[in-house]
Amino acid sequence: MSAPSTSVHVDPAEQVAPTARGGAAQSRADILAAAAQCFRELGFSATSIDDVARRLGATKGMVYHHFRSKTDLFFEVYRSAMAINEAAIAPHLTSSKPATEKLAKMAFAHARVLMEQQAYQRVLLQGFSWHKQGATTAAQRETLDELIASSASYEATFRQAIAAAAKASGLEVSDPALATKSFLAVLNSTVYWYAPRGDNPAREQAQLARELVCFAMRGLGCAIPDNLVLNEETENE
Amino acid sequence: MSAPSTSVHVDPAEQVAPTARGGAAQSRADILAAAAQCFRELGFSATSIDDVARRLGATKGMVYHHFRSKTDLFFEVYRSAMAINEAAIAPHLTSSKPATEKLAKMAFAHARVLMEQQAYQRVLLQGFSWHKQGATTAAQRETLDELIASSASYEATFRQAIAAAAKASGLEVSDPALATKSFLAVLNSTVYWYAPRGDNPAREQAQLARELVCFAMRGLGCAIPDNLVLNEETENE
DNA sequence: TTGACAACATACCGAGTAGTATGTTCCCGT
DNA sequence: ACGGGAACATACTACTCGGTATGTTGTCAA
Repeated sequence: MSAPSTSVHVDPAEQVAPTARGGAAQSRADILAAAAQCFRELGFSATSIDDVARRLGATKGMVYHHFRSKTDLFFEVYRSAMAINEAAIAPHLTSSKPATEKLAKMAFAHARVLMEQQAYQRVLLQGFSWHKQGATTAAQRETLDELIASSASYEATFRQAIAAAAKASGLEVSDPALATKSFLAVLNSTVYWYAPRGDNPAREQAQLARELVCFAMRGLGCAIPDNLVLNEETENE
Repeated sequence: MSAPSTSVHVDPAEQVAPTARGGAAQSRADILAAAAQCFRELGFSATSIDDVARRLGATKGMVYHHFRSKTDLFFEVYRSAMAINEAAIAPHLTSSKPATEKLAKMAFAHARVLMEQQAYQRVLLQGFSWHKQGATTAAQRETLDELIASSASYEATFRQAIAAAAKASGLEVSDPALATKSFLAVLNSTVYWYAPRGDNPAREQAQLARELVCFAMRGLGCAIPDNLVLNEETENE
């Protein structure tokens, strides 16, 4: 909405029809996915544009045709990751359920999408680590600030939900910001060790997510009932 | 104990007396500290040996005089970080206090040392992220495996303490490994955001650590009494 | 048909960097 | 006092990688 990202494409809903030669016609989304994988496995500075291109069976020129610079590509991946997360918890924000249940469902959705889209999530961590250290140009610095702000806003959403749940449970948390960070730390922890194992990753992830949510909610002081349904999407009641 | 680290030094207790010219005579420990700082701020691949040397007011030759390679330096920092952590919780391992109190004190010590030695702790995360991706040579791969194993052992120590505490509290955790990871995730979360602010960092860190421990213990299901003393070193009773 | 343009691939440049080879200074044992 | 080695600094090499400039090909509108 704000920054004209890279190319001349105006309408992002446009499907980027595979018109080009050879039937290849990689879209921006493909590049983003490949870049996210590379960034996850190697980190930002260790990934070369050639790495990303190689993963797509293409060359450097193709990547630079879609993205100004490596940093720009990174930022765009970051933006995608944030969009994914926000979309995951969005349906629960308007829920009229009790505050505790609402928070639990948000947390569950967050934990699930983290496992599903692990590559993107790692980029968030790297971007955050990057923040203290200076980005090269002023424009990049500005963009990074904006991205960090969106992360902060995401966290604030959880902080409010946590405050509401705590109030509903009749307990006061001494430091809401700290509680939020601890809460999210539990949910985010899977990025460091989780890898799908069984033949039913979705079920496995849901199981894991549930346990993490239980831990995190207990940590806050508001335990959730064992029979609370977290799995399914919000049925608009 | 196993790998002959780098130079001919046999006795690590030897103080590396500043004998050399100019009165500079940087010791290995100084290099490790500088490297840890660089790795934290820039990440492994973005830090150059020149960066590390510059931070010490020295040159690249000096670093390579003490360490074979950049990777070796990284491994040594990792090893130091593990030693720091193990030393922090060691006094509590032999404690004869109740299991819950013992765990809480271990957790508190862990959380504190994490804030004190933040630079070293970040290296642990990077090393772990590195594990899936292949290290270059076979020897390096072996060393990395060994380091990861020591991390796993450290985690296992906590897992046992958690199991003991849970048993003492009469509750069974469904997945001890997962509980441990969540538990440590809370304590480790500070590396992402903590920076000393006030004029009394030690007090500030102790306060933060206490809250994190409370959160983590509640998450397990064993809350600790508010008046439990965590601050001081174990007085050998 | 044709030219303009999108969508790449290829070739290249310059900057930075891991690692090495070699020079230089000091100290210390003999 | 002297030779050897520890503890560096300096100079250099081989290589990678971000970015650009340019070539090539398919497509589509006029």
